[in-house]
Amino acid sequence: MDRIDRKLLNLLQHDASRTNVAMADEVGLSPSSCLRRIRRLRRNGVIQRIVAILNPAKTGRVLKALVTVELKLHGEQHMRQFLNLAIGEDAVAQAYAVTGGVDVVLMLQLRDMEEFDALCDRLFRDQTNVARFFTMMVIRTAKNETAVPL
Amino acid sequence: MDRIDRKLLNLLQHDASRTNVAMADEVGLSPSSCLRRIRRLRRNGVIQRIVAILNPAKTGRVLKALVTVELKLHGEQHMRQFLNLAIGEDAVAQAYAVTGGVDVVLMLQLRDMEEFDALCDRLFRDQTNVARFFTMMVIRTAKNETAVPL
DNA sequence: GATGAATGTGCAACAAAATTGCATGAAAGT
DNA sequence: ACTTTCATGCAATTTTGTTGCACATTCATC
Repeated sequence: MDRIDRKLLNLLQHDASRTNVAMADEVGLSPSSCLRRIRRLRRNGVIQRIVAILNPAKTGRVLKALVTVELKLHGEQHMRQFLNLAIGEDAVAQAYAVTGGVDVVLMLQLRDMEEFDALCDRLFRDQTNVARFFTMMVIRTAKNETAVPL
Repeated sequence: MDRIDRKLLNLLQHDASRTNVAMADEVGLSPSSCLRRIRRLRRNGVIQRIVAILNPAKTGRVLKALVTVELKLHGEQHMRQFLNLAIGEDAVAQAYAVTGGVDVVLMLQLRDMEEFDALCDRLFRDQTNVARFFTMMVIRTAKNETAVPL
């Protein structure tokens, strides 16, 4: 992982649609060397995958919400059970087990409040293991970065 | 945005590294038609960009933390000022202005606790506009999905 | 310092993919 | 029924990805 690798990773993190020859040009390498480096970074698992980032608003997911969840029973199996329930939901974009006053934090991407209502029903209903949940609707997304600083 | 477009978007959301001919094959289209559809989805802004997703652990960012922040002054300019301060930090991966008991939620990706300490100094110090902040360290990431359900 | 293994590099040739122009065919509106 | 619009497939062309090979560089061992 030298300077050139980092440069390649930074380029790929922000725009992986450019061609190999263009990238080789930018880092001052021949296309073949450049390609071999990228393949190695992929084999090593540094590059997990190449994906398209869609505009959520253009696909109807206009609402975001952060929800903190406090469980009734805190055993490992109960935690896992709730997380499995949560990650099975399409609207749950991120799910974390955390330290602090709560047990779980969820990031939701919703079409409308009706979907939120239905989701609360499925995840936070009386029969589930949820003692309390607290919702923070996202007013503004100031930053949402997929790139990792190197 | 018909069935084929959605199929293409789903393929691209999970693996944008496959070739155009492979994708054309999967959706049952000729390569040229497939390419034109993808270009249109990009022009329309449905596809925002193509990026490489790196493994944060392999780049030394092993700690994640969620921080809720309560401001002292709640005016729009104060909010914007704090958000601008936050998004300037490399360790801040996500930053949201939210409703609920707090004003801002940050998602941090940290190398170690020392970096967290230094970051708190810069963002939550006495001279800043922060009344209170509450940290939840991430124990487990159960889900972290870049794809939007269609 | 010399030697040898290991690794990375550029070049050239080849294979494969992206891209474009064009003609055909379907759908929509007049 | 007619025109317009739009998407599609085909074929030709350009561009890119890929591989084998010889050479240079680094590093460790003698």
